[in-house]
Amino acid sequence: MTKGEDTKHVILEAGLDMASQLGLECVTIGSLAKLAHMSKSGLFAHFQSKENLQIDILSYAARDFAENVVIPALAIQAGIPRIKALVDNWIKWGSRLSGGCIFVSASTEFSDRPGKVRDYLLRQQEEWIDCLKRMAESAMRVGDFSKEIDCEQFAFDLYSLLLGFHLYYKLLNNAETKKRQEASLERLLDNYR
Amino acid sequence: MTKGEDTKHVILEAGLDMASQLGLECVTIGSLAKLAHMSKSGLFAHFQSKENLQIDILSYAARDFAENVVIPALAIQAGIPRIKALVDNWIKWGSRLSGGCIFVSASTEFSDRPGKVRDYLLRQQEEWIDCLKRMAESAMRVGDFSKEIDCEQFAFDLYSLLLGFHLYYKLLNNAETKKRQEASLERLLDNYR
DNA sequence: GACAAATACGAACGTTCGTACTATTTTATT
DNA sequence: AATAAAATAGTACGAACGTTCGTATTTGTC
Repeated sequence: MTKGEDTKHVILEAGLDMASQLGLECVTIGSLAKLAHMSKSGLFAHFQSKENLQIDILSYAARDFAENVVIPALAIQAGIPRIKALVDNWIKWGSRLSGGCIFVSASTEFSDRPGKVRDYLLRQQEEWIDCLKRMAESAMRVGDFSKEIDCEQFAFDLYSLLLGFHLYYKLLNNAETKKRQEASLERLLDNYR
Repeated sequence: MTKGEDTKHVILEAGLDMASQLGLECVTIGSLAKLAHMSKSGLFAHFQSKENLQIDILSYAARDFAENVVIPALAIQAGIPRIKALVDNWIKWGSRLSGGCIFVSASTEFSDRPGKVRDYLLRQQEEWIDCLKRMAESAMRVGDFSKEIDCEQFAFDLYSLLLGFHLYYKLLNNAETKKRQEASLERLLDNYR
């Protein structure tokens, strides 16, 4: 790893945390530079534009997300155990950052702001929903889910549940959130059995 | 209605739409003034600070929300019909704005930004969740819901569903979103019967 | 129609934004 | 150790930010 790649890694790690907390737009070149103990121009040289910085933060997050959420879940046996692992990993991953899952906040922030960032987010979210769908398909294959279910619908239901968790946890800071999420997941899984 | 109240109304209506689309922070004094065909300073005089403007937009939205979402639903007979009406009103209300329900976007935006705006949002969201809870309680009372259910849990489940709808609708622009939401609501109501 | 109060405006403040340049230092290669 | 390349810093820019101020215009009341 060259020096450049090394500092870029430091910048992106700090930027990811900052973005998850305050939103991607608030990750200002100046404030991020201060956080990384660099000059504005020194940091800027790594990205050439703020838009690139935003996308780099997102793809850095996506790599980390795949590594710590999706791939470990795929190592668990298909079906309900895998789905539960995925949900647990998702929640743990969000807790690692100060502001929860960055894709949720960023999606809200950029849903009405056309550009490369929005396009990237859209693709990422479609992939994620497809991942949830495949979880249902494999659960169906191993017999944990009924053969009659709609896997796309399951993806919608499960993602909704995660979004509910995200809001309760972040804004309301509700102590019972984890319990609510677990109860809701049990009910969801029962319905698709 | 005095002249001042009149223009303030125009400003807030424009500001609400802008905020729902781009987020509260992007409602800039200058850009909003341009939209309202006013000078920056003329607009500013109505609010004395950007923070006040943001809160005024939110309370303007809250009044509109109560008037067009909650109160009409309360006119429908308690139980499942009322819940369905509430959901329909919520979706319609969000569609009226260019960016969907402003409380969802604003909650994500401000969940990690301490201040008066966050405090206001927190109170508003607690009220809303309490409203959902009371919907379940009255449904229980009239016999549409089982006596054994957890009404707080129902509020979590229903709000999650709305959040799922919000994201699918805004970012993914998914054509089947309405269908997904309906199927999910049916399943939810069945579970609490 | 006079007059005070309410409302709106234009210009300017200091600050921060993203970005563009040039110069300097640090790193890697020979 | 010399040298080219890579990385960082320094400085400057125009634009936009929220806010303040003094002044003009409009409004409602007598």
